[in-house]
Amino acid sequence: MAAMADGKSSEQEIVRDRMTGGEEIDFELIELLFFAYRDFISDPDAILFKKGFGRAHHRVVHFVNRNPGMTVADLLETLRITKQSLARVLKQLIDSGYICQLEGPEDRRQRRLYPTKAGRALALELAKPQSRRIAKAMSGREKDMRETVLGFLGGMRDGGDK
Amino acid sequence: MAAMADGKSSEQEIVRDRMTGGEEIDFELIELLFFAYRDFISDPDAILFKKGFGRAHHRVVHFVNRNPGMTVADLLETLRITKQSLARVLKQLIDSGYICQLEGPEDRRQRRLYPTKAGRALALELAKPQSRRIAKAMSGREKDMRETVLGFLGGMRDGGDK
DNA sequence: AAGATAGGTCAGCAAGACTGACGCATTGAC
DNA sequence: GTCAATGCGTCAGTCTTGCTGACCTATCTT
Repeated sequence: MAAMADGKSSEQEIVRDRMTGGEEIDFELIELLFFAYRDFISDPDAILFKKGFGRAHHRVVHFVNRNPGMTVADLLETLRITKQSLARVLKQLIDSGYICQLEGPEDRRQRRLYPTKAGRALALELAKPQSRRIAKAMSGREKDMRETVLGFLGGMRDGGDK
Repeated sequence: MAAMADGKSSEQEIVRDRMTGGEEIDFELIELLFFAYRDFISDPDAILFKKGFGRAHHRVVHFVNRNPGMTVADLLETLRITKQSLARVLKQLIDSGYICQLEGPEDRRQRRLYPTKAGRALALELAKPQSRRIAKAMSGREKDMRETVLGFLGGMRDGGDK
C-alpha cells in the first residue's frame, strides 16, 4: 500500500481553491485529452464487447492490418507489452479466424502475421466510428486542423521531437 | 469466448496488402492518438508506481484538485466508473492523507471531496511532466496550435459538437 | 556442436474495471 | 410522522489485461 503523506499536520490541511495552471500548467488540455481519448475508444469497445473481445484485441487487429506480414516481435515492440500478454489475445484472434500466421520466408522461426478477410473487415468496422468521430471533430475545418493536430500528436510521442 | 468468423472459407483468405484509409478513414490520426496517449500517461504512471498508486488514483487526485468540494456522485459521473471501483482508490487516497471528505453543508448525506496540501502537491507533481510534454509538442507554435488542438479534442468528446 | 534467437506455454500475481446485493444515515414527500 | 428515495459505503465474486519467472521447441548463426 501507499505511504502516509508525511507526518507534518500542515500537509493534511484542506485546500479549497480550484487548481488552475496559471502560466505554468495546461490543465485544460490535460483534461481534454483524457475525455477525448475515453470517448474515442468507447465506440470500438462496444462493438468488441458483442464479439467477446476487448481493447487488447483491437490493437492487435489494427496493427496487423496496417502492417501485414509483421512478426510477433514487431508487434510486441509496437504495443510495448510482454509476449505472455500478447499470446492470450493473439491466440484467440487466430482461433477465431481473424488473423493467421505464416512461416517467415527467410527465417523459418518467425511467424509472419496477416489478417484474414474477416480480420480486415473487423479492423474496418472498428475504425469507422472512430473516423466518424474525428470527422465530426474537424467538421469542415480539415484543411487547417489536420496538419496541426498531426504535428501536435506526433510531438507528444516519446521520440516525437525530431 | 469469441465466435468463429463465419464458416465461409473465403472469410479465411489471407489479406496481404496494407490497410490504408484512402479518402475514407484516417488511420494515421487513429494510430497517432494511440501512441500519443500511451506516452502521455507513462510519465505520471512512473511517479505513481513509486508511491504504490496507479492510474485510477491519478484521475481521482486530478479531478478533486480541479473541482474541490465535488461530491462522490460528481466524481463518478466524471470518471464514468462504478462506485465500487471508485471506492477502493478513493479510500486509499483518504487513508494516505491526500484527499479528505467533509459533510455536505446543505445535504449531510453528501461527502464533499477536497485535496489536502499533500494532495495538491501530488496533483501538481503528476501534471508537470505531462505539461512539459505538451509544451514540447507545441514548441514555439503555441499561438496557432493550442486553440486548434483544443477545438479538435473538444469535438472528440461525446457531447462535443455544440 | 554450441549458443543465440523467435516464438509458445505454464503458473501465478495485481490493478482496475464490472455485477449484484445489502446496510446506514439523511432527506423529502405525503 | 412515516416511509420511500437518495447518497454513500461495503461485501463478495468475476473478467480483462497487464506483469514476472521458468522452461520448451525449432531454427539460425557461428
